[in-house]
Amino acid sequence: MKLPYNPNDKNSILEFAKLLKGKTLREACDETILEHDYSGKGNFGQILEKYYFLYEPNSESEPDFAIAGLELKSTPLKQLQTNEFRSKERLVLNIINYLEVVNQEFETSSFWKKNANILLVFYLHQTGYNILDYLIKLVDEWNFPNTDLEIIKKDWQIIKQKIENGKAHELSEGDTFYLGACTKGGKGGNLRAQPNSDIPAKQRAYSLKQGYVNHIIASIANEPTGIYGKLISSVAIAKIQTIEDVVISKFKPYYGKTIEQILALTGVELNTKAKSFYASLTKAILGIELNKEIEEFEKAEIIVKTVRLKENNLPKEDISFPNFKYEEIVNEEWDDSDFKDILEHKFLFVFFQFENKQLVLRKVKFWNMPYSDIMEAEKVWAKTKDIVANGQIVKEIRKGIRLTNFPNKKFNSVSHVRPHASNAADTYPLPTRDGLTNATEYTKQCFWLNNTYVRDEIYLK
DNA sequence: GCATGATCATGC
DNA sequence: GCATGATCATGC
Repeated sequence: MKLPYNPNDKNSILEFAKLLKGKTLREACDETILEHDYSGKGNFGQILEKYYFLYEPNSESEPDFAIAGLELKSTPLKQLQTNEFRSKERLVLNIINYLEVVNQEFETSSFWKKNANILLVFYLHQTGYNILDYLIKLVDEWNFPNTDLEIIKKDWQIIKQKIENGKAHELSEGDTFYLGACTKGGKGGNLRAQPNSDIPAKQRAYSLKQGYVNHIIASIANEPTGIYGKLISSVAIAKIQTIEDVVISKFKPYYGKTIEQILALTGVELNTKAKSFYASLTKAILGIELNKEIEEFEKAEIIVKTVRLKENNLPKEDISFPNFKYEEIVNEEWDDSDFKDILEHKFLFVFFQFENKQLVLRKVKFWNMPYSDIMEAEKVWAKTKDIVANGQIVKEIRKGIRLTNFPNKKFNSVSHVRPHASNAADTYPLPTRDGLTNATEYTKQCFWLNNTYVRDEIYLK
């Protein structure tokens, strides 16, 4: 069959691909597509390959357009209130072959062979739409900038090293910065063999963090980049230092200093009462202008948490996460739950400690939750889901105060559930009536990290 | 002194 | 109006 483009010529492929812009699959593809039933189901990428580019999916290790060296990837966008586009999710790349990766070097790896040059097709996801009717918004090729590539190489090494250590089953997206190892494949996850361990490991694929994809989108859409400040200013620095190295070396001179002293030393004037005070102080220490975002943190989706320790090392407060919605959690599975997603992020903890009523900077620490603790957190999540689903939130009403069955600090050493609302009347709707109160809504709650956990497993380790 | 439920304050 | 970081109040 004569193709409408030359699959061996990159420019020809790109030119043909860009004709997709502003169209839906239904408009862009051959009419034979209409003979198939893709109502809601199916995979955008497969339809794009088969009915637009008119080829059958080929071997796993070569890029889709092998001779042109171009890998085709389609991925959904969401639109903000401001009309700007953001990635709806991480960009999932090829599956990690645990048995083979340990014998590869980055330059010869299946990741690099396949994804060095990617043809990206971004479509606008709209709830309730047929997959054929999503509007294609952006189409372009993507090459990793040199500085990013150095960080990605290090990420790849971290993933490889963990597999080499027989810990493929403990991989987490939080292990790395831009390039992640995300779970892929149905409920329960397809299990695969791994080298150096008999434990079957969940199938995972290389993926680019959602925050990284947002930067790809901004770059392709030619959005202004001036709103970002960089920690790593050149490839030369990226080759010898990690994001972690750079951040820690900038914070270290301020260890042991009070907030007042740090402000004096950085010469930045900040309102210590402002909600954004700690975020601003972090930027000041890192040498980032206050009106800019930290590019590397956004790309890696690093969650910064400031902790104030009491003199006995116990954090003054537990650490909160966003509220969960009762109607959503009962329909979630752990593997695609919001809570697991958060816990698989990379965190930067900034520890201050009270010393004679003054706050002193102790240290900063990059951290992601170990596998065994994520499994502990899963118990908290599962119990919470169960209690909501069965309408058993309220255990007892004592003096007008509702005691709940939500997992408390005694239930689990990692995490607990507690209210997080303006007041008791600040609620989310319930999926089922609560047995004791017959309620249709309940005070907003969220998952918290136990302060004892933060002390023992993050600060003191 | 801590655990748990409740609430406040800021900023978008 | 809401999300988020921070804090309070009460009882054991």
